Amino acid sequence: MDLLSVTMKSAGTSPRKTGRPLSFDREEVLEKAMLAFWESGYETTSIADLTAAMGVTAPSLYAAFGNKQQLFLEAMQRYAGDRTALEKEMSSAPTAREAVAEMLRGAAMLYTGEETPPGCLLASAAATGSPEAAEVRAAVAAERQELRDILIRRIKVDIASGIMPSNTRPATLADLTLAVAQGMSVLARDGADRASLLAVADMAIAGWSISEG
Amino acid sequence: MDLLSVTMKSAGTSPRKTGRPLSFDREEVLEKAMLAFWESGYETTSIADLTAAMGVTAPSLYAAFGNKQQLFLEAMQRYAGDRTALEKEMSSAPTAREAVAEMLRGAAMLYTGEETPPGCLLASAAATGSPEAAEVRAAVAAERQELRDILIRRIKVDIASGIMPSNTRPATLADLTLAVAQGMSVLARDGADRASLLAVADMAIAGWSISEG
DNA sequence: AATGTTTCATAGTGAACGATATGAAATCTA
DNA sequence: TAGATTTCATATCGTTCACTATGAAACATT
Repeated sequence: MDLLSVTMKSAGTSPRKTGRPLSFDREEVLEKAMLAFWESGYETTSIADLTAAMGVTAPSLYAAFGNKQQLFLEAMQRYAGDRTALEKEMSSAPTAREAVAEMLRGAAMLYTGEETPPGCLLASAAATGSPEAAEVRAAVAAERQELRDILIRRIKVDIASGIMPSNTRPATLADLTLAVAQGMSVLARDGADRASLLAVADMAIAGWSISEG
Repeated sequence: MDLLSVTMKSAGTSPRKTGRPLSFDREEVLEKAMLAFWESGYETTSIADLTAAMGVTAPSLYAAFGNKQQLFLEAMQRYAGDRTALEKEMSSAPTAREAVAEMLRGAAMLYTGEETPPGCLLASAAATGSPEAAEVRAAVAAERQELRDILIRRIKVDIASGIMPSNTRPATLADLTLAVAQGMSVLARDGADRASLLAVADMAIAGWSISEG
């Protein structure tokens, strides 16, 4: 039970050679934990809720994921996905406007999925909370900042290439995009359907018309 | 301690004639409770947190406000303010666009007040939570819906008077406005300053240009 | 089959949760 | 001043919280 073995275990790359085998698929139960946090939030989802949703006892949960905070951080990373992949996707879009349009439409789809809770985990799971959970909120905020940085970089490319006017403010445009996305999560939580959210996304993008030729 | 006396007490309109007087100002401690919920959320603010913030013991809190849920609902109404006043204010604006502009700029100011927590209580205090707090989330959602309805009515006025084009979709425009406002709360929580939020509000309004002559 | 290693399910830890019972203290009425 | 009424501060109530000690069970190795 030293630090090294724990590190190796959490890395998930060392298949054990001896001992009783795991009775559950780690990725599978992590997915269920993610859905539970997505539905009910970080602090407001109890260990009892998690064990029930994951189909795993508390000792198994702690052995596999450390503690509640680490489990959430892993679940969030699973939700957020690969950021480099997103950046490449946005780079391949013909314009920043098209990239943002795809992002907002994708958000509308994600927030109204029939197999997942409504809204965005990054927007709702740690919107607020006690001082004890400040680290978790900071981690969620860092994810949002990464998305903001990606947006800013993509917009700057279009400004440099002359597609967007030189007086465009990349940070403000990225902030507005992020605000619309996170706000759409609130609408979804309030029961907005997919068509409504897609309409909001399209209307938000329509506002960009003035920024281009 | 029958239902009638409780009702009269919570109404706050019947000055008691006998008994030991209250040692605190009810509106004053309610304000402090509102700030605590605003800062840390509904479920994630404990009774101990509230009594510390309000400077009132737990028995006094329960005697004055009933229970935690009722205290929050009162605090939320204090936050949300008078809706009819808001509607009159929006009606007096020359156009729906100006009314929305004022609303978003006001949100930018409110979410970055130096004497209040960052962001919007309606957006962050009950973004998610346990099934036990479903009633509270529904009450917060109802407040948002009222705001949405007011926006829709104001937009319809401008469509009827020909200020806005007849193919404008009031619900979508109201949804987008609400999304921007609630999303701005996330930005504020992440540390965005007042100038940044005002810039976002102005840019969101700039998108309306295409909807008018 | 014997041993070593890891996970299993059971049952529990102390602490914090929302909410109260209790009796003294402070006011008004008479 | 005596009695009625209400709020006060203290000390809890039972429950749920995140987390874990313990020993049996299930594998690989020898």
